[in-house]
Amino acid sequence: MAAWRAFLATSHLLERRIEEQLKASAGLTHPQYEILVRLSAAPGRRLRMTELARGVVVSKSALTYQVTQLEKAGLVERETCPSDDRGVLAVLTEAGVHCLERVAPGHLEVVRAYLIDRLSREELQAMTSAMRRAEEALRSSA
Amino acid sequence: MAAWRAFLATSHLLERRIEEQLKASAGLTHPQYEILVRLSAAPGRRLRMTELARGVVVSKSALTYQVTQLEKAGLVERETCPSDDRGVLAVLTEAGVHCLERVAPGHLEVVRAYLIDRLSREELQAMTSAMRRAEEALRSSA
DNA sequence: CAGTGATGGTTCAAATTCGAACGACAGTAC
DNA sequence: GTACTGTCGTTCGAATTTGAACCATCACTG
Repeated sequence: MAAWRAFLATSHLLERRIEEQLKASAGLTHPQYEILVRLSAAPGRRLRMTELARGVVVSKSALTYQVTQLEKAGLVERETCPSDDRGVLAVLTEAGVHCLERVAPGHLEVVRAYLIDRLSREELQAMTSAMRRAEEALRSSA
Repeated sequence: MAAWRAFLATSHLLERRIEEQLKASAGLTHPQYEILVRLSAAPGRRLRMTELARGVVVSKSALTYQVTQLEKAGLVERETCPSDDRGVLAVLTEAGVHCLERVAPGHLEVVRAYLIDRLSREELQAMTSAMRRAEEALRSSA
């Protein structure tokens, strides 16, 4: 259980660091940043709201809220889904792309400095496969 | 960076599961549960507010709030610190001890089912040392 | 012992989270 | 076509978190 305590503490501490860094460098929250990342990696730089929420791991209502914030900031736009009138597509704007390009390096720097670069090759490998399996388990069992 | 994405997703998904399980089984939030755990492990089952906040990794104001909630629920009490009149000690009550004894098994079950039990001995070992090192790095470079 | 700077905890306003309830539309059965 | 069931995204209210401002107290210094 020492593993669990360390895991928990690390994830919370890192979360705080990241939040602080993003806020300072771009006025973004971590969830907002994750939204931009997911969109930029998606085909057409757009995703359905529900899918986006699943990816970022937030509730649908939290996503609605954050997308609205990003829309106000001009980094994201909403489109109605052509194949489903209920659906809404979140689309990354040009400004969103540039914002991400500007902010990503600093963010990755933090993640590397406190986590990735401190692990040996074996530890990194073990953690990757372990986390993948846990994520899979958590996602599949509703 | 795949490691980081999996880590992030896992920690958020697990957090949700835990929150859900604790809420259902005892009406506790995860931070509240962590407070009880820390107190029960402390000498005299009592801790200074600031130390407790550091351990649980929440802001001082969040801790003040949560301790007040737990006090209303009768699981924790406040005492003024004998050696420092500014200080406040959070003390676990008898009811708090029993509550924890009642809830802990179900909580640990979730953590094991989705994380611990899915790792090989080597992975668990690697993760433990890795997380310890990361935690140490994050705490020391305040 | 007064003066000074740091520390401990609380209070406050603002932002964000969640789940439940809701209305709109899809897909299917009849 | 009409009903039925399910999914999509939003809205709503309640709870929680955070950092900044604040007061009380401590530990030193002179």
